[in-house]
This record gives sequence, structure tokens and C-alpha cells, in this order.
Amino acid sequence: MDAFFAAVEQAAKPSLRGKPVVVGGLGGRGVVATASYEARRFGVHSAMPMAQARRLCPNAAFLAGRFEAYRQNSEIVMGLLRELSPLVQPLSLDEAFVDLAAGPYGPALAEADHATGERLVLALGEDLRADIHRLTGLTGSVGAAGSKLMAKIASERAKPDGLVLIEPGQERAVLGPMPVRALPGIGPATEQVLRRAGLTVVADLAEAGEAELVALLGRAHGAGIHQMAIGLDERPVVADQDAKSVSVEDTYEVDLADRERVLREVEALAARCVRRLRAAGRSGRTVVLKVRRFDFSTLTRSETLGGPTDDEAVVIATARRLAEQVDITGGVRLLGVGVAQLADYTQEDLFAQALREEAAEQPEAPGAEEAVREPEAVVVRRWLPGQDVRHDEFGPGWVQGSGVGRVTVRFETPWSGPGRVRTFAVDDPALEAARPLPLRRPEGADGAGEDAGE
DNA sequence: TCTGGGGTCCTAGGACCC
DNA sequence: TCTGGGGTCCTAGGACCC
Repeated sequence: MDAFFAAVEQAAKPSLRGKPVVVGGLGGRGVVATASYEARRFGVHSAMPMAQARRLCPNAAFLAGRFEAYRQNSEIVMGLLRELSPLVQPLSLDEAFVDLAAGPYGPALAEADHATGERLVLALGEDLRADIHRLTGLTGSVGAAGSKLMAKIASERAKPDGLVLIEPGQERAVLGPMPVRALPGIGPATEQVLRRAGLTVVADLAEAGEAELVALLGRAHGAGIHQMAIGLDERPVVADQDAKSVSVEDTYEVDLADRERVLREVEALAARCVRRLRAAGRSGRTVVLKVRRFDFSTLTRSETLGGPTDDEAVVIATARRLAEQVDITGGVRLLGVGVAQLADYTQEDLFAQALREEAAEQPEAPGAEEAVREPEAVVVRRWLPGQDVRHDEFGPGWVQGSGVGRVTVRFETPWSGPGRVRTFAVDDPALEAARPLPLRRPEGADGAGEDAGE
């Protein structure tokens, strides 16, 4: 999908179409997740610090992500891919490999002569792109080739809103002049190593030979890069596999300085991590704590349990133990808690059982819970730029901005024209958070009064 | 106002086992 | 009575991807 997050925002918010849109973390330490093509013209790109993006393109709309909306549209697109083949390998919400040979067009492709097969692949690709646009209003790009490597490179050449086929046999001719960074698996570090060895384009890698690449990059990496450089990629398309770890992390606006605060945050992260783990119906054996210090140095500490658990108390206790042992001098900018070595179900969980028995033996003093209860929390609603809302009188809209007790909302929907802006008190009872609307008007929907549904 | 969040895979050393 | 060798598990770190 082309500039996926930003494109979903533009499709959902008519007033942003044709304008620079930047989606990402809006806090002081946020980075850009996706920039629309209009914003890219100002030099804004993924992974750029948001502060820099604001300097480059101050007039862009800066929006927090709406992952529920992205997931909805991703599912529509993945559904279309599954019509082409049961063998679909999603790489993220907006990208997937499809093995056409394993699907309904496989036999026809196998029997066709070269020219016929090529016409069929091109037709399937264009039909797919048309279906994507029809069902979501979004554009996607298709790369077709004889391997995952070349299909990916073809799709990058096709962007935005295009289709590129690389014919089998043309691999080395296409790859040769490309910079080494074009190969998946070559990032900044590997690029530097290769550049110091005088290797800058893919043809240099092919010429260098496997032995030299292995010497430079190590066994697995070197051999893999060499295979790709000579246009060979036998990796099969594999249907999406179960996750191997689940983790949650937070970067704090201000570095955390004291141990008690760190421990409280670790507990909260552990609880969130367990919620996700349980929602996925999994359990895990290894608890991982991640700490990024004030100077961006990052460390991890892990502990492997006797068996898999999905018990909140066990994960919290383990994460706390790990956090008590790390040096936090100078401050901590990020904390994370993860669970790895996942299993599909919880085996007899002796740890959780022991912990509960221990707790049962030492009942709290009666009334203790009452005594420590916090005063009634004042729920201050946070209105995030981009967020979906609904007003009793004006209907569906989205948060354009908020501050000094006010929130500005633009009232428009994916199917309306550009809408008007109104401002409310942040605690206006007529205003409430809402679910994302589908980008295409559902059949039978009768206008602005229609609910997004469950 | 420098650098997110969620992942995967690989390497390397030490413990431990046969 | 100087020294093995191979496999697996655990821990930590790092590169990379979207």
C-alpha cells in the first residue's frame, strides 16, 4: 500500500486530500511513522524525529495513528490477496507476499507460454489494484517476479500506484547497478562494512564472491547476501506464522530518575504485556526487560521460568526483579517488558500457584485496602489530533487540535465533502470518542446520522 | 525539541550433559 | 593426571525491517 497510514487519513478526512499529512508520535520524542507523498516533497520521511518534520513542513497535518482504522483496511486488502492464493505472507499491515502458483491461477500459469503467462500476471495485478481501490479508496502497488526478492524490488519500483513485472532471467541485469542498500537485510551498518571494502553496488557483491562476503559479514548473512546479489532467492512464501514474542514499551517525555517510579512503570508495562499475551491465547517462558538510558544506550535483562505462564503476578514479579538489578544512574528514557519462548497454552503453572498460596497465607489486614484507595480519579480526557469523535448535534468528526481547555473538531466523514470546524470545551458532554468509519460508505447507510457499528 | 514501537534473526560465550 | 568434542539451553547484544 502506498504511504498507507497517511493515505488512510486522507481517505477518511476529505479536508486533508492533496495536503501534506504526517502520522506518528506527536510527543517531544516522537518519530514519523508515515508521511504522505505531499509531505515527502518537503523532505519528511519515516523514522525522522517529529520535531524535524515540523521544521521541514510546518503546514502539514500532524496526526497520531489510528491503528484500528489501519487494521480494518489491511484486512480488506489481505482478503483480496487470499482470493489470489491461500499462500499469503503478510510482512506488516500494508505489505504481503502472494504465491500465485499455489492459488487458483497456478495451473493456468504453469501451462501458459511466456507471453500468455506474462499477460495473465499483469491482468491479475491490475485487477487486484482496481479491487483495492474500489473497496478502500486507497492505492496499492504490485510487484511481480519469480522470487520474493525480485517481487519486493519490483513493488518498490511500482510505487506509487503502479505495477511492475520483472521477468525471470532479468534478475542480475536489474540488480547489478542498484546500491547495496536496496537489498533487504543490508542496513546502515552492513552498508558501511561493504563500503569500506569498496563494494557499493549489487554487481560488486556478486563479483566479490561468497567467501569474501562471509569473511566480511559472517556465515549466515554473507551467504544470504551473496545469493541475493546473484539474483538467487529460493525462500518460499509461508502463510503467517504465530508470533514468537510479545512486548510492550514506552518512551517517556522526561527521563525517569528514581527507582520507585521505574518499578511502577515496569509493573504497568508487564500488566499491558500480559493482557496482549492472553488476548492472543498464548503463554511464555522468558520475561525480558528492556531499558534505554538517557544516553540512548540500551540493555536487556531476561529470566527464563520453569514453564510457560500467562499469569500477571508472575510476569510482574519477574520484571520487577530484573528492574531492581539495573543501574539507572543518569536516567531512563524507555522501558519495555516482553515475553518470549511462547507456547500455545499454559501448562500447569506452578509459579502462579505458589504465588497465590503465599498470598493466601498472609491475608491483608482488614480495611487495609480501603485505607490506601486513591481519591476518586478525575478522568481528564485526552483528545489526540486525528482521533475519531462524535458530537450529539454535529455528528461524526475528528480532532484537529486541543489545548487550554478547548478541543477543535472538524466535522466530516470519508463520504462527505470537506467539513467545517467547531471548538468545544474539552469536557463537553456532547462530545465523545468514536470508532473509525469505513472508508467506503456501507450499503444502505443513510448519511451522517449512521453509526460506525461495533 | 534527536533518535517510536513491535517484531525477527544471528552471534557468541558459558553452563551443562553425554 | 595439561589439553576432547559435540549438542543444547540460557543470556546479552546488535542489525534489520516496517
